Amino acid sequence: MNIDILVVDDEPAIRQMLGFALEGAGYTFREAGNAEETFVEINNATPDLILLDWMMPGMSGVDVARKLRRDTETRQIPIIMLTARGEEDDKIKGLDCGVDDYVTKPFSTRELMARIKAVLRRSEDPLEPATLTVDTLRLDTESHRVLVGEKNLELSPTEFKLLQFFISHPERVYSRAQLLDLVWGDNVYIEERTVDVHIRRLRKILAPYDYDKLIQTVRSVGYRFSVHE
Amino acid sequence: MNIDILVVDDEPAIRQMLGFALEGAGYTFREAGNAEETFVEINNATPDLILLDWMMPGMSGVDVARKLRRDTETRQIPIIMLTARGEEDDKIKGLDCGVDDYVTKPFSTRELMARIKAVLRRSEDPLEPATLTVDTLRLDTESHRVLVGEKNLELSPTEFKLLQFFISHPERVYSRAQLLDLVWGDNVYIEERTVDVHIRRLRKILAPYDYDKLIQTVRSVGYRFSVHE
DNA sequence: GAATGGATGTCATACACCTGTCATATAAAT
DNA sequence: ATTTATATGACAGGTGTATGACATCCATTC
Repeated sequence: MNIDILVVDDEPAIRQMLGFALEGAGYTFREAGNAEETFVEINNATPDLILLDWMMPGMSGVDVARKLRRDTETRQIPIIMLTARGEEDDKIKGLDCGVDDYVTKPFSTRELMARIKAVLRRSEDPLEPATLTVDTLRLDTESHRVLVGEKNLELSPTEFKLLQFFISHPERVYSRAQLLDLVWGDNVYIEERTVDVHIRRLRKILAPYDYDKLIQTVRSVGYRFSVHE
Repeated sequence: MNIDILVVDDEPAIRQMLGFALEGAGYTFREAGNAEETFVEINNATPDLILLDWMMPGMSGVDVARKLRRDTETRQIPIIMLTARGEEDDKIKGLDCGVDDYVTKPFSTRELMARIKAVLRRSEDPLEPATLTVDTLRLDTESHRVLVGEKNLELSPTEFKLLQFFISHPERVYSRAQLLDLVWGDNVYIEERTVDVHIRRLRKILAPYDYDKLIQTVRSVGYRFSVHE
């Protein structure tokens, strides 16, 4: 969940400023001072987003963007182009190199962060909406509801995620550690016993409809969501 | 099924760039460099959509748009206005002159294509009913009014748009970010928390009629407009 | 041109609800 | 009976929302 942003600008001062702002916003960042370094960095690891300066000595930002867009490997990396005022008049208007957004210097950190957020949001693939069903138990991701017949169940966020995971991965045992990884996400430092508690809470909610037995304990292994027995 | 787009801009380079992008996207395009040519082209054949530059020598884009909107023949042609950044004030006027959308230069072709698609879809769709209703709550898009029974509710512009969006997209959760995109529009960068405040204001207005509960909070996800409980 | 009023974005604070953890009870293996 | 693993209730801090207040920006009016 660590979002990695590559800053490409020939001026170290600007890179530093951007780096500071980005880290403040919780992103990790890498930097490149010219086209070559850029490709090296990208080859190193594909960043989640590139901030690309328009004017650079040698290969300009536009050229870099064009090249990135040509290669299948890098085509889908979101790019935000940084331009200076005055450059926007004639040249930029006519030239488009397929970048996702432009930000004009000088810009406020807030605006830049907002645009980064927006671009990242657009690039992530939308979850396919679905209604998952077991008997009369329905979990609808679109309306984010859980229903038994017409009756609405009140689940907390974690309970919802847990049930969603179970219902879409039935008939298979998961250890507490696996559940923590898959439902809570990697990089969580949580007691395994905590899983028990959430299982308990989920069962309690399902109990009035006898669906608590869908969640089965597999002693010394973990839990399983199963329609049988 | 050949969609015909008329590009109006005084700079040939820009027309060429746009033409290239449009043809790449499967549209056919024609061009006009000034107001006169525009009317000639339109008279020739009614285009499916017009891309109109804001700044042009002589008769400006706004004037062209106004004129097109006045004539019954051309009133329904969708128009997307191309503006330069910094013309913020003018943007609003542009919208007032009946333009369907505007795009700020410099823009990415991706964005432009997305907007063209959106505008075309809107204009083709069987017009959404002018009056949207939930129980005794009525929102009339034409008179721009919201009524409960015979009682008129006073909504600010944003509140109206928000309610309109909700009432036409019920039973589905939207994150704050999505609401910002869909109600406020892309390219608007404001705090997500601001959504809470507008939700609050809208609820406050609906509360006397108990309709505030139509707008439901989905913790850690967003909001949902729902008729159910 | 100053003044008034509405609309809107942002904050600070109050609040409600989650959540992770622990202690203890209970059940299952050995 | 003893050991081991899970179930359960309680609780304190943390997180996400609701809400009121405020500053700004515009448009309108005097």
